[in-house]
Amino acid sequence: MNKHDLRILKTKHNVHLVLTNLLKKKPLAQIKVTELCREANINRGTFYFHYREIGDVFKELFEEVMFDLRESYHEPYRHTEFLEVEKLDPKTVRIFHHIKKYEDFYRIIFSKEVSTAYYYMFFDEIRAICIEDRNVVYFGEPSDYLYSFSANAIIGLVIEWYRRDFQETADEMNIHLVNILKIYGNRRNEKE
Amino acid sequence: MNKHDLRILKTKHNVHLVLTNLLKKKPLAQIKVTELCREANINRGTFYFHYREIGDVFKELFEEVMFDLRESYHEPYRHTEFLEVEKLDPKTVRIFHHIKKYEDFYRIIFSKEVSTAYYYMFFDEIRAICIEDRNVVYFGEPSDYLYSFSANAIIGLVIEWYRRDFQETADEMNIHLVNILKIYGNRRNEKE
DNA sequence: TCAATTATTGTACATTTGTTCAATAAAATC
DNA sequence: GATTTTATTGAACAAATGTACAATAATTGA
Repeated sequence: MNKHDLRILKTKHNVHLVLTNLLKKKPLAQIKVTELCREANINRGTFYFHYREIGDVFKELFEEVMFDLRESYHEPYRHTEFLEVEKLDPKTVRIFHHIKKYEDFYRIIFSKEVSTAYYYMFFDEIRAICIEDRNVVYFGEPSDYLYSFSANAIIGLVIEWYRRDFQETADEMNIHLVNILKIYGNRRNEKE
Repeated sequence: MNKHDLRILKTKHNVHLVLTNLLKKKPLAQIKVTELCREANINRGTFYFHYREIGDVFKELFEEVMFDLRESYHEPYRHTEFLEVEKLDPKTVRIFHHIKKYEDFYRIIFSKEVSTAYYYMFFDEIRAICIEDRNVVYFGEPSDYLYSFSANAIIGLVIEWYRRDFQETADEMNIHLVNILKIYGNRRNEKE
């Protein structure tokens, strides 16, 4: 019940460590509750007292990654000089650097075997960032649909990046984004 | 081994029917292999001869939905009159009607409990459609990143639609899309 | 420090999973 | 129609899941 109970903190911290280590050896879907408990020296009943499945533990780990993503938008940004396109909001481009930092996590959440729950955690975070940036990037009255459109568009880039095994640097990804936004701008211009 | 073996066809057809029925009663994640086999009157060994898990069966069902999506882009379209925006490629807008048609399936693949595998099946299909439409919609040299960006952007709309329980009609979704593409066009215009 | 609270343990149990294998039934092939 | 091929069955097994509960240990709060 009480989140600050030392026993709970100790157990969860322990479980987090063990899962992190197991993830270095095998994919998430192959990690058994029994196995995790044995390595963590806790009773299986204790596990089920806190979680429903292994995925719930990973969710807690990924929560910290999402915290870092949120955080990274509240500290001054150091990469703006690189981008040649002065019009693009520098905030947008921190995403790729963050992902590179937590590459191992994103390899998991974009893999085919895991639940979509983590995708949505990421989506909601990116979407929130899009909303914060609303004044800078968009014109006209923005809608919920626009935010979901924009957020998932950026994630589309990340999916492509993931499928290419994150070969490109974060800065190269920024350039891709800039170029694409250029194309989207031109498209309508030439049509009317 | 032989996909046309009558025994296999019969078994799979049977399994498909039973899963479809079970899905009316409970979510995918709660359906057990044992349960499915009991209802289908097949041996559990037979199941494991063809599939690894329940999800593999659902994948086969969803494959047919993806086939319909692909198909719908090869037959004449009947809804173009509605759209007031003459510039938008009519092909794009068939997506929402297709989704409405298979609403029950999309409720599953966008739910939090299922694997991302189905999302990727959908993504790849939408992406292929974007590539086919390349000449019409985009200018400049299109890249793989652009296609993933565009495809996932549209899926972003679908996610928002899903979260609103598919309340809007398909035609209303088309309008949302048109409006958003307008905004994206304007954005750059006003900046330079 | 002591009493109250509750997380953790150990155990037990029914169920499901995933795999193996020989026997059998069904379909393909000739 | 006879033979070959192979999908299906049934049975058995180890392992993992998920749940329940009383006993115990650790932590909290007074």
